[in-house]
Parts: sequence; C-alpha cells; structure tokens
Amino acid sequence: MPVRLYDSLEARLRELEPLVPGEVGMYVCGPTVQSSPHIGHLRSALVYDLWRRWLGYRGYRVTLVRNVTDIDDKILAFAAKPGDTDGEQWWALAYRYELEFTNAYNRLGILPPTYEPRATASVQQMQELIQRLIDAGHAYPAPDGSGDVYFDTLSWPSYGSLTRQASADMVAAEDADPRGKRDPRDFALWKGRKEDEPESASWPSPWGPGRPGWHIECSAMSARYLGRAFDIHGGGLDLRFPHHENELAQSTAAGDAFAGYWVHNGLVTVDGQKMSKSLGNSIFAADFLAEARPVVVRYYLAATHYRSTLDYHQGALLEADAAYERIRTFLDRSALALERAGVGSDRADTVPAAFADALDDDLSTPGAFAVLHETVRTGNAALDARNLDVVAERRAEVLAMVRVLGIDPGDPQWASTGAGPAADALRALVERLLEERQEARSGRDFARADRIRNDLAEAGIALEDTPAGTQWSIDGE
RNA sequence: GGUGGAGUGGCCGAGAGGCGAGGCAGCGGCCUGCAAAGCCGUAUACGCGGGUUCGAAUCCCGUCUCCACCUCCA
Repeated sequence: MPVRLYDSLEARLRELEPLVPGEVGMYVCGPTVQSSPHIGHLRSALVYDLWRRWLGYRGYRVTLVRNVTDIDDKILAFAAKPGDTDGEQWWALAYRYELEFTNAYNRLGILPPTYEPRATASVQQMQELIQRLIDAGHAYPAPDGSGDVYFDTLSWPSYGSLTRQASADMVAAEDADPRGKRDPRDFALWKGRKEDEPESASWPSPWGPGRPGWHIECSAMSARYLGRAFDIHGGGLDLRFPHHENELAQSTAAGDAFAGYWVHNGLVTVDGQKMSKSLGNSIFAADFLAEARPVVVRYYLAATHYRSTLDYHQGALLEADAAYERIRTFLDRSALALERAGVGSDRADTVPAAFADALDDDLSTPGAFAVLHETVRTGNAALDARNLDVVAERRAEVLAMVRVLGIDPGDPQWASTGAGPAADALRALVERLLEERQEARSGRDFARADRIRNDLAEAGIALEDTPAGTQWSIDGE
C-alpha cells in the first residue's frame, strides 16, 4: 500500500509520488530562536521526525531540512531590550535559544534533520531570489527610500490559493504600516536597515543595506538544499497564513515549482486555549520534560494524530505514563521469559500489516498505537499461557513497532544515568534485601517480607514477584 | 465579514453507512501468602432537531456551541 498524506493545498489525501522515485525531499519550518521552546515546538518537530522515520522504514531516502530563523524583528528587539540579557548581542541570543531547542529535541529522541540551515547563512540566495522576483515584475523596491523591497501580491493572481482566500476578503491588519507598499497585502522581502539597528544585523544589497524578510528564507533555502522543486513542505498550522502563503507566492512567481505536498501539523492548546507567546500561557519544554520521563513525553505527543489539535491538561502525562509502562513491562517480562528458556530476545520483526496500514494512511499514529497495544495484549496472554513461540513473535513485532515510533524502552537514548559505582552499590544493596525477603517468604514470615517491600517502596523502589523471581525498578525510570 | 476545523462513554482519543479502535480510570472474576504485573469479562457513546436508507456516529437539511487563521506564532 502506498503512503498517503493529506495535502493542505489540495485539501485531500494524496498518494505520495516523489519527484525522484525512492527519494523524498522534505522542508520543514523550524523555530524563530527568539525564546525558549514550548510544547508546540516539540510537537511540530516530533511530527516530522515521525514522518521521516516512517518514510525511511518504507524504504525512502529522506532528506529532511529544517531551518532556524536566527534573524528577525523580535530577536533584535529582545536583544536590545534592557534586562537580564543587557548587552547581549542579537546573534548570541539567537544562538543561546537555538541550543535550547536542540537540547529539547535531543531529549525527546527527535533525530537531527539531514541539515539545519540558519537564515543568516543564505542571505545571498535570498537576494538572488528577490532579484528574480523584481525582474519578473512581482516585486518592487519601496519608493520611500526605506530600502524595503515588497512582493507585489496584486501581480500574482493565485495569491491566497493555499488558504483558499480571495485577496479582497482579507482583513488588513490593524497595525499594518503601509510604508512604501502599493497594497496593504504586500509583504516585505527585504527590510532596509533602520537607524537603531545594529550594523551586524545588516547585509549589503542592491537595494541598500538591510536584512531579509521572514518568508523569503524558506523559499531560498528549500531551493538551495532540496531544489527548486521538492516533495513535501511541512510546518505548523498557524504558519499557513501568511508565512506559507507568501512562500508559495514568492517561489512560484519566481518560476520555481516548489513543494509537491503541503503538510500542516495541528497546534497544541492548554485546557482548550491556544498556547501563544502573546497569551503567555505557554508550557515550556523544560517544565514539560520535568513532569515526566522524556520517552513518556514522546509517547504522549505522538499518540494523537498529527493533524488534530492536541489539548494538554493536568494528568495527561500520567495516563501516557501508564500506557507506556504497559509496553515496557511486556518487553521486560517477555525478555526474561525467553532468556530463561534459552531463546534470544533481541529479534525484531517487520511491523504488523495493520500497523503499517495505519501509518501509511496519513501517519495515523492513533491507529498504530492501537495495533501496538493489541500486540502487547496478545503477547501478555501468550506469556500467561506459557506459549513461548507466540511470545517471541509478539515481542519481535512490538520491538519493531516501538523502534519505528522511537519509543523503544531499551534504546540507550532513554537510559537513566544509573551507571557507574553508585548504581552498582545500589544494585548490590537491593539484591541483598531481595534475598532476605525471599528467605522470609520461604519461611512464610510475610510480615518481615512485607516490611522489606515497604521499606524499598518508601525509597522509591517497586518490587514485582514473577515466576522468574522478583524484579525491582526505580519509580519513574 | 472571509477561510478552515471540531463536538464520540467517567476521562483521553480513533473511526466516517452495516460485527462498539486503542489507552487511562471503574466494576466483577482468574492468578498471587498479600501486593504488583498480567489475563478474561464488563458501557442505553457519538451536540440538538428533522430527513434519506432495510440499516446513520458516518449521508442530506436545519440548528446550537467551541476552536483556529485572515500579516508575531510550531
């Protein structure tokens, strides 16, 4: 079955047919590194990580490019603002936040993209694109001497096609500063340097010193790294307009075929309300990751379909934790049972057909998780029935699925810091106590056995008696 | 005003004309010294009102409510 994905431009499910068979070029709008990452940023990056992993599993060679917007109005404004970061250069501020994003991505097991270009490194390509637009009659330098260059929306009849809007119906922004625009809908391709802006934030150009507008970077960098025609363009739903609409207009007006498919991920709300910088209700990555293990956060973010709104509320991570534990526990139990029987336990199979069908169908992670849990259930039943052949099969399937989703509990990525002398000492002590408890149980001295179990529980160590012996684990790991 | 999306059981969350996805919580049972884990069983669910159909959560008409975007946004 071919992979199908929902194309926002045509507003329908389409089969993926890459320009070059077997290869997929994917451009995703990354963050503007002006403040700390929040859940929405994590979700967005995770969505494309999952797309990339699935397409990779399906045999495609995926080139994933996710940009970093490291120059923009707010970055300059925040750097200039007096406060804690007084005196910090705009580029230092941008880099500081970029590192925060990278760190959060890493903790969630989001694989680094094939390449992560910064806007400031492609200014030349942007200028070339702007020049092509001017030459084609779709852009003009402002006549007011500001050094701005605008895209001429009225010169491009299909402007608005991505969001199915007619230019005439668009409400002009209240705060729109008409400056040298021919039409309020025109947008800046190039912004002339203003007096109070640092010289380090300006580049020479045929239209005077200045810096690129926001939208132009994606048009220029997607073409630079993926070609003037590429397969998939992704980004948050909130970027559809104006950002993606403008990208589409610029690139196509300049004669580039641009993206074959437009994919938009749903936003994250908090208690039903949109999370946004202006509302100040953002849940930041650091707080979020402090609430649950990163692998559980990943499970939580991946379990909802990527196009749905994800509404975060208190307790959501606890549910995700319980669901994830079910999978982890099965993998532990099955490994133990197979090893005792002298059967290897690291075999990973291909994923079940139903799981593949779900992900082929517009990356239906909810369907995929349903299959994963079904498989765990039948695997557990086989364990109880001591049917090890079936256990081995189910385990191999679960491993394959969990690896595609990036939530394999055995992945060193998620390994706790519990290695080294301290962990060894803890293990020795716990195992000594477990021996004592076993002696007590054998002598039917349950009071003593339970006292040991309670003491360990108070220290955050949970016990589980299984036919194969007692297992212990540290809560939250 | 324009454009798009959503309302599903105690909660989360899929599905898109016909055997009630899956998870969490609950209840009953099995297992267990007791737990834990696991297994089995367990639900008058589809915003409201009409209609089409042998059959509607799904299609049609109407209606209510919520959300997003319309030049800061992942």
